Parts: sequence; C-alpha cells; structure tokens
Amino acid sequence: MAKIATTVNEQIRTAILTGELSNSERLVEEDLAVSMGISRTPVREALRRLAAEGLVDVSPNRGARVAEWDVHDLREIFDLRSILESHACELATPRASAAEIEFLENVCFEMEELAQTDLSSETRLPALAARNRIFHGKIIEMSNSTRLGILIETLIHVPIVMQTYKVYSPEALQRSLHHHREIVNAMKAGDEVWASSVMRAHVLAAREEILGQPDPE
Amino acid sequence: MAKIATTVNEQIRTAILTGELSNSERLVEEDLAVSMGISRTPVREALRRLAAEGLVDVSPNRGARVAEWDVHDLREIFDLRSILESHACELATPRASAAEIEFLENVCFEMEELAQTDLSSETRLPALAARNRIFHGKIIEMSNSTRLGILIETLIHVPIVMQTYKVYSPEALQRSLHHHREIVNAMKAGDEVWASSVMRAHVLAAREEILGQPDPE
DNA sequence: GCTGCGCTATTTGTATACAAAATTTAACCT
DNA sequence: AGGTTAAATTTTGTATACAAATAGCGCAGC
Repeated sequence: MAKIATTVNEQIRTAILTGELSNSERLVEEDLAVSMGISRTPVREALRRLAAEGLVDVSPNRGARVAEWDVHDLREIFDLRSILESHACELATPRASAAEIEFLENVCFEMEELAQTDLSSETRLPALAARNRIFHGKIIEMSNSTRLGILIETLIHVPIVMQTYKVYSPEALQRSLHHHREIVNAMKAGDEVWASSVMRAHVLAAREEILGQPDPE
Repeated sequence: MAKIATTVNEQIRTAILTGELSNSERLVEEDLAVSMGISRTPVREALRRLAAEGLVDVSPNRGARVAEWDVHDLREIFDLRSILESHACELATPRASAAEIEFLENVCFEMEELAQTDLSSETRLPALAARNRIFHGKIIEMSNSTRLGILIETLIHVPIVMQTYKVYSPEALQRSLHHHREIVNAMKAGDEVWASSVMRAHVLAAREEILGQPDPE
C-alpha cells in the first residue's frame, strides 16, 4: 500500500465534496488521523495538498478549515473555465487527429444514449458526469498544453462540478449535449474559432444554469 | 521563529531561481535539511509546496527534482499569461478608481525615469523589474478575482520572470513602457476592450522578445 | 563490452515524541 | 455582571526513529 497520503487526500476530498464535512469546519489533524487509523504525518501532507488544490484553507499555527465558496467565487471559476477551456479548444482543433475526433464522437453518442434512457437518476447522472469529464479532459489533453491542463484542473476541483448535472434541467442537458456535438463538428471542420466559441458558450451556459442571473453588484 | 517551513520554501525557491540548484537536480530531503541545520519535516513540507507551485517535480518514493522547462513550456506560460492578464485588464477597467489610475500612472512614471537614468544595470534592472511586478500585480488586484490572481501567480513563479528585463533590448523596453502607458490610458477611458488588447499584445511581445520566433513544430 | 541478477546503502514514507503556539476555561478584579 | 488576565488544554510545528521502497553497485554470465 503505497502512499497513504494519497489515499487520505482522496478520502478527505470526497468527504468535503459530498458535504460530509460541513463548510468552514475545522479540520483537526489528530482527529482525522485517529478516525482513519493512521498518524498525523500523512494527514498533514494531504491537507497541504488539498490547500494547494484550493479545497481547504490553512492558516499558520491555526490549522485547516474546509474552504468556503460564495456565488462570487463560483462565478469567477466559471468565467475562468470558459476562457481556459475555450483556449484548449483553440489549441486542440488544428492538432486533432481522426482517431481523436472519433473518440469524442463516441463520447457524445454515449451521453446522448444515457440522456434518453430512463435509468433512475442515481445511476444515470454519475455516468453522464463521468462522460462529461472525459469529454472535457480529452480536449484539454489534445491541446497539448500541460500547464493549461493544470490550471483548469485546479479550478474544477471545486465542488460544483460534482453537482453540476444534478441541477440541470432536461432542456439544459439537451443544450449541453448539442454543444458537445457542435464542438466536435467544429473541430472536424478545422475551425478553431468556431470550436472555441462554442466551448466558451458551453461553459458560460453552465454557469447561468447553475448560478442564475449575473449578480448586479 | 514561526514556520521554518516557510523560510525553507523561500530559500529553496531562490536557490532554484538563481540557478544555484541546477536543472533536474535531485533534491534529497536529508541533504537539504542538514545544509540548513533543521530536520527533514519542514523540508518535506516546503518541497511539496514548491511542487504545487510547479517549481519542482516529485514522484512517489522517488523524491523531488527541480523542474525543467523547455521553450515549449515557456511559450505555454506566456500564452496563458497573455490570456489571463488580458482578462484581468478587462475586469479591472470598469472597476478602476481615480486613485488606482493615478497609482498606475505613478508606476509608469517611475519606470520611465528609471529607463532614462544611467545607473548601472545591476541597480536599474531590479528596480525596473520590481515596478513591473507592482504594475501587473496592481491590475490583477483591481480585477477583484482571487482565483485569477492565484492562477497567474502560479504561472509567474517560473524563472524567466527573474531574467525578463535582462534580455530586453532598449527598443523592447521602450515598447514595454509605452504599453504600460497605453493600458492605463485605456483604463482611464473606460475602454476594457482596448485595455485588454494592449495587455495581450504586451505579454505576447514579451514572449517574442524572450523566446524569439514561434517554433514551427 | 554488455546485460541481467542480487545485494547493500540511500532515501522516502509513516509513526511517535516533544516544544511552541493558540484556544479554551477558569479565576480574578474592578 | 462584565470584562480582563492567567492557567490549563488542545492543537500545530518540528525533531527523531523506524519500516518500506528505490537506486546504486558489483559480479556473474554470455
């Protein structure tokens, strides 16, 4: 069993994402350690990693709390995602191989199938969310920009992604799937402006679906 | 003496940035620890932090090495900076207060003064670089987007920034200063498209100045 | 000379111990 | 009673100890 710290990282992360650890709750190293039957050392490491991922806040000598996000934060995140993922599309389009296009089309097809089936939401939504991550991840990979991938990943770690499809209305889901198709079509046509524009719209649409109207401020 | 780990972090970082630790050199925890007269624990923590910042690579059970960047990496970084800093300008422009504009104008003025003086490069360049960081940092701060600031910061940690002005030709320096002025003017005019466009050009120009022509690949 | 094996020595990962700091609790003094 | 200070407790930060994994090295075999 290599790297307990990694396992711990996952455990704490899912605990946060599932809301098992409530917002701004204090994360006491010793408590977490004993509850997992390990020592504080790997817990400490995991907490620091999670801090780097933005899931917890740590203050010197005062420990870690689970991070808190307000609507403004989420808006920031979606704005940045819209910019960065759109850029990923732009980079990916001229590099896309036929095999990669086909792969993306397959994912599109699977998601469309899933959207039609009447499986109970408990099985359907995770399957959709997983395919969605694959779709977006593949494009980022195709962009061939390591740092871009890292930046997007740090943005995505934030919880909403988990619940994204839960709040999706049927119409929004349809629109989302159409966006995916359109992105692939644009890439197949080699039109990076088209592809990146659709991706930008795609993410911004998700933002509105989840956050509602832009806050006036 | 609070938080040795933070101190260590700084020490190792500057050691990397100054090239004191050569590229892809192995960073043995114990060695670093004894050379600093402390234990492995804070060194470990510092290394993980630096890994999160992208300055070192750590593999499980295999330790940390200082990260290596090739031209492709640097190109990626500048491209992303051009996008993100331009976005920062876009957000900052409608929010800019008169005082903030004045502050930026002051920084511009100081940099222009510095560029004219005949101080030896050893004192002039660091002063210019410092003002440059202040200028860009202020705009990011004005954008009021925490995450945007974090993303840009992780990109900037990479060494080139340190040497940026060293390789600047006099003409490039002049252009850079004019860009700064133009950005402030655009913000004063409340024209976020103008401001963000100049910023994008500003960063891309820096990219070319430092990296030369785009690699054909 | 080169490759593959196994051994030893380093080096990382985790646990535990102790010191410094912060938080909580209790007592104290107006 | 209210608020302030001072002890007591908890919690973090660092050091040390030990187990597991890796890397380096020599040697045999071809």
